Amino acid sequence: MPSSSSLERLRDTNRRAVTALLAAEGPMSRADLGRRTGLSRTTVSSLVGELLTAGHVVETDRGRPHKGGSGRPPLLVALATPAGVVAGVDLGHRHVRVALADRAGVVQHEQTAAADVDEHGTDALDRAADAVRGLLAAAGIDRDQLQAVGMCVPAPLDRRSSRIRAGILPGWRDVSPADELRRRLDVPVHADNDANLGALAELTHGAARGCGDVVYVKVSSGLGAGIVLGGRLHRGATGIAGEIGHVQVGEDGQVCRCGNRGCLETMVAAPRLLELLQPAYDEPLSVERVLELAADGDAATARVLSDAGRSIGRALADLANSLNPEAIVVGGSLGTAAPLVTGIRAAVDRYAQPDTAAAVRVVSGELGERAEVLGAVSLAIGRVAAG
Amino acid sequence: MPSSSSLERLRDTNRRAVTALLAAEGPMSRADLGRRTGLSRTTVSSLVGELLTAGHVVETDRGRPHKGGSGRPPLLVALATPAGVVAGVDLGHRHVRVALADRAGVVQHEQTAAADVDEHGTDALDRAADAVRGLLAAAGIDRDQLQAVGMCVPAPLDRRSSRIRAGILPGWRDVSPADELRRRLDVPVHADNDANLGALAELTHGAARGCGDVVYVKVSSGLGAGIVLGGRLHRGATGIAGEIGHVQVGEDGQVCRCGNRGCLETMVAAPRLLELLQPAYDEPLSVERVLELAADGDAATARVLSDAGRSIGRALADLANSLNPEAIVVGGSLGTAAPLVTGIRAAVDRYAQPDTAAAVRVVSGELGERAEVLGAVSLAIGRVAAG
DNA sequence: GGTTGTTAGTGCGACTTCCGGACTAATCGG
DNA sequence: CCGATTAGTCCGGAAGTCGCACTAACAACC
Repeated sequence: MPSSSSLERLRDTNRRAVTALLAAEGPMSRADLGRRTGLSRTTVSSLVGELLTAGHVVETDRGRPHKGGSGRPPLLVALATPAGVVAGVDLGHRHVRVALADRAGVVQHEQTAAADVDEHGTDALDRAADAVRGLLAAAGIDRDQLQAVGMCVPAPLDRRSSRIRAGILPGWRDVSPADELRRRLDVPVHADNDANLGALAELTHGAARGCGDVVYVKVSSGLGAGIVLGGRLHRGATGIAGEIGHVQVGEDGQVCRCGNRGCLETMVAAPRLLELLQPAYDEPLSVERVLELAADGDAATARVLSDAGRSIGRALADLANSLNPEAIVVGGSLGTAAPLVTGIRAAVDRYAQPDTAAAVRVVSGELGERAEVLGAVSLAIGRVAAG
Repeated sequence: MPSSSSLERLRDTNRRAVTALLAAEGPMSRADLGRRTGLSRTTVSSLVGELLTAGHVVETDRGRPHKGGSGRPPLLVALATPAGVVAGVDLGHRHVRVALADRAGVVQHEQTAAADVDEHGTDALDRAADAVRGLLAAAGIDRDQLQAVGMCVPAPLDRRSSRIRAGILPGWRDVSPADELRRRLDVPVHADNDANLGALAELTHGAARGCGDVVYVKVSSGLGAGIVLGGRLHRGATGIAGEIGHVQVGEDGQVCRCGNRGCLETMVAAPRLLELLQPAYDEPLSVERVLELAADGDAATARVLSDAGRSIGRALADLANSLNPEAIVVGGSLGTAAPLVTGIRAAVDRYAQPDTAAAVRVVSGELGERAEVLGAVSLAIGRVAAG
């Protein structure tokens, strides 16, 4: 009895090819599977038979009677929605958002709560764990159906230690958020930062669908970028790529939480913009109110957002010159503000090489404040699928 | 008779595994090949047999009698150096350098000639074709032994049209250098720009061996970067990634050949540095002389080079923040100037995030002015190997 | 309604590939 | 000179794939 046969590996490869194709393109007939994989109908039939008895695929009713005109209608075979669910957890600076999704990535339940995430790391993780358990209970899903959790943290993670870099979030020093949450929920937990997961979400579900090289920039209480190259997230040698917020744009600017002075983030992130606008208004401003004002065409708001966009766009122009991306997707709470995006576009056109500027789309993200939690779900699904 | 069987592909895969292992680790016994690939000795024997009759591998004499102590001595099998040669062509702004290498990448013959490449594109290509033919003749190698040519051009190439972007090199408007040289030599010609090929050379033979994420910056008459991510050159959506020289560092600086003002390139590339230094010296300065002065510890030279390094380093710090690379390799004619590299290191430490700065090595390239032509050779070999 | 044409899915025999075990080859130590 | 050890080869069996032939299910057309 051959043990680790290469032939078995071949069979396995072909099985994977079939399931991958079904995952990528949805239900399909055996004949189509054969054509697209290059395998013979016989082989596909045999593979599908195995997958069928193993319960990995199901035969849906014969879709449409035929394709071209005549002929026997195919029996469509579809990927069986795997049992179990995954959770996405988005730890923002001031909120905890949790989503429950089936393994096809369709979000079934979602919930947001306010929390002081920055200050009390372990408290926030307690809340997140409670929220996941609560959502499971509310949905009537047994706890052991939970297969994996993806988590979004508002700070860069070291690739090796998976810890948050000391210093940037005081309440998180030397904490590994993934390990902590894993301890609380007893399932695999995978963590990444907000910009990376926002990029992942826009790449799989949003404005960057189908793109290969994309820069996602998140503009909210901080400023960060998620960089997608060749269709995959670029995390860098130690996992801290994308720190676009700490480009220094003035020698003697405000002191930043990173320790430097004059970081871009101190000049364009939400707190600074509110600070700039507040004196001109009687009412207390919030990010939501600013977005309303911008939508109504308020001149001061437009000016401030546009200026911020230009500053960000200048940094993105340099990055675009280096990376030559297809698209820049603007996310975060301010990502939908038109003057901001217009400002970025203008600065990219002004400062990037003409050919580079011409090649790059600049668009708002399509997923809004749900981007991070959807990215966390995608992360969890990706890791479950990878085994 | 089965035609395009998956089994044949499996066989092929295993064949490749064997040759790849031999390429990576040198001569080896069949038994070792089996252990390292996970295939059985029987299968390896059969594969080696095929490769032997096909001439892709050779049996070297039995290396050392045995390994541990006793036992039959193995027959070492080694990759046969494939027949044929490849050429690398480096078109610089003022020179044409040509190298001939065997298919293992060992350069056998090399030659440099002065030429006004910028002004007369087709003339330079004529010269390059002549040089390749001349080298072949001098080495007594038949013309049809030439399998492919890699070419380095001193300007970005559009990925689709493979043409040089109009404007930056006046004598090259709408010319596809690869097509032109292919016409002259009647072999496949692959072209890329100088920074990309320098990066490729340092990656395969030089200071960046074994690295995954590297930024190679070329400092000579211009300023450009070759970006390696995940061990592969990143060319961007339209193939013009790496344009680090046209980061704008001053609103009202000199007018640049790209049409903007204040590009980094106008402030740190060789012509500007010579211009800055010349007034302080009686002799006419050249890049070579400046390197001598720097090596001798001349204060003014060190200052100018160090300042240039700081300017470049500042731009690289921003890029490093975004990409989090393992290494920055400084190449080009000025890449070996110690004050320049020190200046870059200082600016990276100053302007990049501390963790990013700590993760990145900043080193001179090891290949000097031969980097581009070696990269061109690597490009040619890579394309021949890929079929 | 029957016939023809087209496409889908499934057995069957043949071919390819791989593996394990048996066998031969070559060398070392005693 | 003989066991011990490792390398390489030969052979039979198992796994996997393919082409071909055959049945199944439909449409279109007479």
